[in-house]
Amino acid sequence: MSGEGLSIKTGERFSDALKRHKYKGIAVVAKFNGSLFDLSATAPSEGEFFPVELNSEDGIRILRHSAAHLLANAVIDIFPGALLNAGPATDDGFFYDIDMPPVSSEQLKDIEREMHRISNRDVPIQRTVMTKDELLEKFKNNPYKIEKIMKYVPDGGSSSVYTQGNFSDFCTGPHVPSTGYIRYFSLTSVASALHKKDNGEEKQLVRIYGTAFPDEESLKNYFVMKEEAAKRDHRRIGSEMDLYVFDSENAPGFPLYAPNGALIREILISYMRDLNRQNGWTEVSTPHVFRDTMWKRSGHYAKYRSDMYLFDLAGDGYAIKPMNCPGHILIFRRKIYSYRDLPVKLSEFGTVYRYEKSGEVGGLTRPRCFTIDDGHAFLAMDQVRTEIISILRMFMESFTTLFGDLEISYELSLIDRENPENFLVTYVCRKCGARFEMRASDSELVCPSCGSLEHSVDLSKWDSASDALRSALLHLNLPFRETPGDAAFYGPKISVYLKDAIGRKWQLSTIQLDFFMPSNFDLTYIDSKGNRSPVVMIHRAVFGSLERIIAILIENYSGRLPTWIAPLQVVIIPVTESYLGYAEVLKREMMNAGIRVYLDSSSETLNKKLRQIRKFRPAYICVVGENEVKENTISVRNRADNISTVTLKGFLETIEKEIRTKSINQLVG
RNA sequence: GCCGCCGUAGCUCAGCAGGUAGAGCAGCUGAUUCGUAAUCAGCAGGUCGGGGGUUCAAAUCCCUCCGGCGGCUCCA
Repeated sequence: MSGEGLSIKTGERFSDALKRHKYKGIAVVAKFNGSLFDLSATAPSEGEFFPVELNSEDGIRILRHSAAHLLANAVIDIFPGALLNAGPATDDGFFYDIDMPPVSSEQLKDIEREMHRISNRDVPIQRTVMTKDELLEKFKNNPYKIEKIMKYVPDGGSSSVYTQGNFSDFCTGPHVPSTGYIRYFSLTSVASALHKKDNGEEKQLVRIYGTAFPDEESLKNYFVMKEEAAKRDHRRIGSEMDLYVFDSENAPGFPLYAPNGALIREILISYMRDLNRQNGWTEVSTPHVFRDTMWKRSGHYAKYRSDMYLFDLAGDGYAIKPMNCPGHILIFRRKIYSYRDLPVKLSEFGTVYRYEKSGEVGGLTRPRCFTIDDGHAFLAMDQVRTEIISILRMFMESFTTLFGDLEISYELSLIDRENPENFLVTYVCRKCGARFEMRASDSELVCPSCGSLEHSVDLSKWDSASDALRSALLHLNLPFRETPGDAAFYGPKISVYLKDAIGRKWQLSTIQLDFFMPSNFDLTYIDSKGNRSPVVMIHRAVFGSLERIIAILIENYSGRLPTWIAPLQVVIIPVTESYLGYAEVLKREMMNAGIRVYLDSSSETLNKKLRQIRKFRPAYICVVGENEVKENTISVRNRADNISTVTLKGFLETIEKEIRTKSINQLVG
């Protein structure tokens, strides 16, 4: 949409109005009174409309949606029996879910060829309005469309069908005027997707992904960007920097940290340990294995048994821990706490093991074992808000330190008040007034004291907890959106998202409120009136897992980590071996200053030594030769490849400051 | 677990209408002593992911298992 509105008369076609105004751009649809209309549509009243350009946000979405139709058209041409489900535009392209036999990559090329053929013929795309009955008749052979028509079109109402040549689809549109508008597209992959029918049944469909752009240049750029993202892949960079290995034969899904990677973990742990201490978190240590009795009580056994590493020994069942919280609970309940002692805040860098299914494991973002910077606060409900504020501050501080000014956003996940049966809520018996907590979806709601089936729901606990979380976010003025129904079954939660240097969104840590575990383990404290009161638990992780935060760091910085985190802070390269003596003096001085330094004493050429060290992404490379020896200086090259000449003293002072302040920027160069 | 693609030297990859393996980088040895991304030469390195089958003959074709990648589902 550009410039000023164009006038249109009642009943005039938008395309005709464009001609009348001698419109020069490439419009795909028209915006009239805030709604989008096909260009072939007529204006319902007199007024002004704005042409929506192909090359605009709305335009690209419409283009991609039309490309999804083009895809469906091509599939039906080649596989007449295929049943279409849904084909929306996505953030970077489109897909269509289709009930058909599996598609090979060869067939994908055939489909793409057919799409180009239809595009070249420039087939007009036409909208037809049909009544619900007509729609049901037209799509009677496609149960997926029938399902949608029944769901979205009211009885006696009508909706639209879009037709291009031999192909029609039930769709509200709008669409580009003809298939010729869709020229720069590509099918990118085939996947399977599950379709949940209304009766709960699941059906596996073929999902074909593609993307489309207004011009060839943008399409090319898209693939260049994809390659850029692939170059940042932490698996690739991590192996170049010698951080970790994945031995898929002997340890599938279990990352093994080499010295450089272990160093990064060490640095992050020590940073978080300080932050924990400053915020009143004490550190505990719990074992990796517990008797299965505990997992049965915690509820993990029932729900996650198939994802746990279990074993039997001498007739007893054991499980390797998939979570740290039960261990912390056992520590908490070793004694009786007074309200004066709360909150009790236990933290641990706890490594957990979860058997992720074969198709789910991958890199550091989804390993089968990972270390959480875990923490559990045990407190009274009226302390929740203050504690959440403190934890949110820890988030902000740590992410600013690690990533600088990247955009962080928050999500508040709440109970679905209309459908509380999937959540752990308090019920009040209408007969005897007894209160009991349970999840209605797990079993029948029977009052445990009188056996009555009459009860009412009490959401006050959920409400005060949700209010505390919301109020903490508001207090800190943090941007957040609320998602009712997304809460964990045992309590509401806050999730944190980070947008990285190339615009990708990562989910980081979560803060979860938990009413379930405290009641399962009967955790109480003595309140000011001397009564036993139930404890509320907060589960929190700031980094989430070390694995994940390391992956994000590497992908965000493309491996060129801030100096305080870089495993290799300085590499010294003598121009030739004759300057090794001077280089060794420098190395010793730097080592004494606590800097992680490596001296390349090989007899290779300077160029070769530079080339070889590059993949390790050192923070600084110091080259020394005749000039430096003579002047008693160092030639320093930083991560951005800027070269400057400094004295050893000046270099040490600056880099020490850079490391001490955990600067994400380099101060030399 | 499901769909698609893939698995050849430490790494990146070639070889695949079937005739029991090849390159570059890395490694080692030697020469070169060099000013900010490719100095030269030589050497060594692989039961072609595992198992089974077809065949006179399998890295190549078929089956199966194990892994990896992209999605789906899941992610306490």
